[in-house]
Amino acid sequence: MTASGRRRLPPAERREEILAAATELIAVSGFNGVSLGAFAAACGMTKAGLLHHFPSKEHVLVGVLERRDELDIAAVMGDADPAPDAATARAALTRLVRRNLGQESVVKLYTVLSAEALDPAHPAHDYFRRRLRTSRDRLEREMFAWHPWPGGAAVELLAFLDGLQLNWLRDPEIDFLAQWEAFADRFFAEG
Amino acid sequence: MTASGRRRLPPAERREEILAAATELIAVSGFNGVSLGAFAAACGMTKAGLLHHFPSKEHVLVGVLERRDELDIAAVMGDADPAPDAATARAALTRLVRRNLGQESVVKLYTVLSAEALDPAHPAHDYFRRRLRTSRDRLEREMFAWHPWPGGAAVELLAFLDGLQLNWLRDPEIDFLAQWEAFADRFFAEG
DNA sequence: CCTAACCTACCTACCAATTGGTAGGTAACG
DNA sequence: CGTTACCTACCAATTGGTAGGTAGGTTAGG
Repeated sequence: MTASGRRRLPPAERREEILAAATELIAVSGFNGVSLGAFAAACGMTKAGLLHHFPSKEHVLVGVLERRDELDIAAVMGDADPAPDAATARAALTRLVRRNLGQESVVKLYTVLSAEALDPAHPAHDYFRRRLRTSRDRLEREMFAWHPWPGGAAVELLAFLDGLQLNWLRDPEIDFLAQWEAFADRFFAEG
Repeated sequence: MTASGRRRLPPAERREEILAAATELIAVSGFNGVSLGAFAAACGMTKAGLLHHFPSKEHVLVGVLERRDELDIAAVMGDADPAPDAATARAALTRLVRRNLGQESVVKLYTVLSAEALDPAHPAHDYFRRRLRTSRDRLEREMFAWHPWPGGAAVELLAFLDGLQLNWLRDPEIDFLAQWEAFADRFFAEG
């Protein structure tokens, strides 16, 4: 019987499997709350086997973040033209909200991890500082030029979305889309 | 020389000192991110000394949460009458916001910990589920009766405040009060 | 007052479990 | 048959927690 239970995969495939598993686990328990062994076990392998693909636990985290960097707000704005008016901005952001609704585990990952990474000693601290600042800047310049106070609008929008995501994770019965529309009705009202 | 460096305190005083230190530390690094030894060191004592006052690390967490339970939203609403109209509600919530601004470390504690506690395995998970649900219910009943959709309003308000706090911790340059007023101008607009 | 008894806040020393990570061997595939 | 994906076995460091002794403060007996 050659059934040694040992699964050998091409590196790219294995890396992807590991990153997917790590994403789920970190999304639930945070980076500090989960161990290297747990990442490995979720892929049916050992710590040592996993460390053959990623030299350290921290490298797994980096991999997870890089892998989903395109799920950025910037990704939704993409190469689209700057939004010249409220209606266009609302449409673009509603697309973002809808898209996020279909990516629960990644949204959860970012929510949990960005809170944990408030600690300056956290390995993802700098990553989130950079990333969130540039998101805000792009939002301000390219999405809220029509707004009387673009900087404030960008902060308010990100705050509301972050907070709603957090509360939605606490209580999945919250109707995310309905809450968004109610907020947007006032936020994008001109005049 | 009697300078043994050993400080002996009455239990109530020591407990308070420990809880204050633990509050700061958890607020920075989360509960998983900090060790019993760190709590103790912050009070100039040893793990074992600390465990004389709290039987386990988890009991310290419970102590921290109980100690600040009155910083609840409910505390601000307090025994005040239900808010019958938008203006009254806005005034009450503005008081809450101002009060929180002066309690940074405790606000930070709740923000960091409530995110970490999304994990069902976290020792504070149930605490936060209970607490946030009752906050929302009270808000809905006693603060937003005037609103066309009280339940949605409660969710939206808590989401915005949570998110703004999170973003304010990431970037202290955010003008919390100004952001609040901008949000409130629309949120409490009647008609 | 003074000292001896005693309570208890606190410490040193230790423990088992878990952590992230290494060294070197084994087995699957081209 | 060689490359390399993966494993077994180990390591030092850190974790939460325990056992038992030490020292500071209080109080009773003289």
